[in-house]
Amino acid sequence: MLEQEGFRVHMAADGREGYEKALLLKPDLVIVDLRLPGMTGMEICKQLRASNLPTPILVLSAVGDEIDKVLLLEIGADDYVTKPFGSRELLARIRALLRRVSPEGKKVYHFGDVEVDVERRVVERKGEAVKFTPSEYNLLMYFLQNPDKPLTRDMILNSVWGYDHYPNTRTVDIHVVKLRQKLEPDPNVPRYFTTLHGVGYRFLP
Amino acid sequence: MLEQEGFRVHMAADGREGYEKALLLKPDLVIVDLRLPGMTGMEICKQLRASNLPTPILVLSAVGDEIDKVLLLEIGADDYVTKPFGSRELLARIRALLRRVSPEGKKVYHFGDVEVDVERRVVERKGEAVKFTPSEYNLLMYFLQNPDKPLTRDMILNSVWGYDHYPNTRTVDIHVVKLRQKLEPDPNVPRYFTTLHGVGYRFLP
DNA sequence: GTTGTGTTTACAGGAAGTTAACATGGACAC
DNA sequence: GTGTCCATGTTAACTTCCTGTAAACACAAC
Repeated sequence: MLEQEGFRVHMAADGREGYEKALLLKPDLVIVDLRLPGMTGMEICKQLRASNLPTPILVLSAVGDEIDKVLLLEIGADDYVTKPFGSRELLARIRALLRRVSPEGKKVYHFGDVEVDVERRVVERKGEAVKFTPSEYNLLMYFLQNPDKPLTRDMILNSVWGYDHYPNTRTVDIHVVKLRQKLEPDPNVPRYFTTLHGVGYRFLP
Repeated sequence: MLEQEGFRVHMAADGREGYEKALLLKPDLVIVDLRLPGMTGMEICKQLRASNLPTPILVLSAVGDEIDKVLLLEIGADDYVTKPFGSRELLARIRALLRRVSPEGKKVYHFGDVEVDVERRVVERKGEAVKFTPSEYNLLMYFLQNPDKPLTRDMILNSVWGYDHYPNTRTVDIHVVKLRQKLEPDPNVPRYFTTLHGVGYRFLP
């Protein structure tokens, strides 16, 4: 569900692995279940804080759990959700946490006749909505966040497709083509998503 | 493989030699295998950190190794890769580490009516952007980084074209000509990219 | 199965890099 | 001064590599 929404998600099968991954990947947010094999959610919180990780932590708890919510927050968690919960609620909490931590100054991008509303995940061209698949949208976001900078295919792959995912570099090309088809005034003469021959691509707002 | 990618690589046959070389050469990145003759990867990490070397360290571990990844990270390693891994993955990790550590300081060069913005990879003359191919741009960077120094064709070939790549030395000439055409007030009377007859070239800002 | 999405493959066209050939001009000896 | 030699400048052809595009394939969700 989170990936559908454009988040990059890493998962861990137990508490110990989760703790390691959190330290290593330094994600924007950690979601922890209270009941875990290997290490309880509580312990993870404590340890992550002890390791000086500033990442916000969202705790999931089952309805039967007898938990001291205050203790949880004191220990380093930033929010908790009690099962059962809907995906909409979880999403809202996640967005709220992320917003609280990094106030995300810009929520709407503009260039040419295109408008991108990050919060609503909507791209409009001349006022009309344009559909974007998850990877197209992620690629677009990466360009928007790095205007003017030359971006090599490797940088794009790392940031958009992720650390551990390794498709062919030509995959980037094809998605750039798709962005151009959807957003360029003349897709054959790119104005915003330009090619740097021998280097990569560059977004010029 | 790394040399192919433009990195300069030093190797060591055992842990002790690697430790000494790392201290001596102060490289941008250290790659250590966990199982080493002479000194284990763990010990190297610890010692390098104890010696106040800020260099990022990437650890390679065999799949069978029972390693405490957290301990590894706490001891001073910055990332680890478990064998078997592909060269693309290794490369990506290396690039990510280098990027994380040195955020690429803002650098802008000036000379005459020319301005070079390294981060944006943009060269402007009288405020107008001038296009540069990869090798032209690399050559320009090399001149910018070595002002006033006489540079022989061999030095230029080594640094710009790379260690193991040896095209005709005349290739340098032609690229110098192109720089002049694009950046000199009068390309026939070089002012910035001057010829040292019998020696090579020199950049005078 | 069908649909939508993502990835890989194949190939054409074009950009960039290299080489060769010739022209030019400086260094040096006389 | 003058002539020769050799280094450098210049042009154009050649080669190599990169990118855009279409189409096939893989895969998951429905």
